[in-house]
Amino acid sequence: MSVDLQLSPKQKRPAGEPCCEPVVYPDVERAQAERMASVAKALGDPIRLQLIDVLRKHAGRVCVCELIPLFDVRQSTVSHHLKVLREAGLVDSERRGLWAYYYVIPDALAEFGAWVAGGADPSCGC
Amino acid sequence: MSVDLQLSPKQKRPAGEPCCEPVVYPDVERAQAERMASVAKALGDPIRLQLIDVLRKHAGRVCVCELIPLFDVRQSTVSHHLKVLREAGLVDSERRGLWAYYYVIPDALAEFGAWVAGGADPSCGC
DNA sequence: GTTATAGATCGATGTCCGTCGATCTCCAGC
DNA sequence: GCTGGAGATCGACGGACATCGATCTATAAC
Repeated sequence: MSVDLQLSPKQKRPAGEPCCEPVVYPDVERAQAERMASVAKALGDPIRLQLIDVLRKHAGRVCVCELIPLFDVRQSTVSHHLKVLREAGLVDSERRGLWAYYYVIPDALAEFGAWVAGGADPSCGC
Repeated sequence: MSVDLQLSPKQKRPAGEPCCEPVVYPDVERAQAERMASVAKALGDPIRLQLIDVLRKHAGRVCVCELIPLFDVRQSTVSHHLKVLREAGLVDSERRGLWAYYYVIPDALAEFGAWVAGGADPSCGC
């Protein structure tokens, strides 16, 4: 695309001044950015991403014993990843006898998903 | 929700057999999971997430000198984060004279965004 | 009580990541 | 040529992370 560079700094300017005015700024507040970044970080591991993928495909709960053989890591590693997802607020678990069942928390990805899908701001005249 | 647990392991089973059949599996292939996880990892830092947010709000290119004062880190750190985003395939840059301009690569978030927005699979009878 | 099993937790280890200051490269102006 | 600035790169440092084996807890069956 060959859009004009409204955001170009001035090529000529007095020495000592910043190269340009701060005309851009993040729309997302710092707290919101940290919240969404923590969600993204939780999804930033292939095993955790696939765990979420499996759990989302099942409205019911999934037994941990089903999840472990899906990956080439030890049980303690899967348990660790599930804990990370739980602490990120993406999943929760329930115990029934010997077994533990995990499920995704509805709308836990809502804010982050809306931001990712947001794309370019059509109201921005740039 | 109180959906039945079709995925429960058998409570009675012969010793030595696995607790349950592998009836669940990730829909996303490993390569796709690693691809999307690398995108998520790139977004897993508040500064990088806000960088993407700023760049997406502007269809044109944004001068690096505008991005640096937005954050409380040094220039080299911002440059490092921009490099991470570039290597993740989310942004690209163009040099004009002394200044460098960054812009988001269109549809770079498409696959990941579609997965995040996908939610529960309605075709799954669980 | 004893034994066996599911799963969480702990401790150690090696690797990766975020940040910094310093340096390097490239370009513009003189 | 020389000088100065924008931004990329490098090396170092500290903290975080992924993985493992071992252990612990809780339940179920005997």
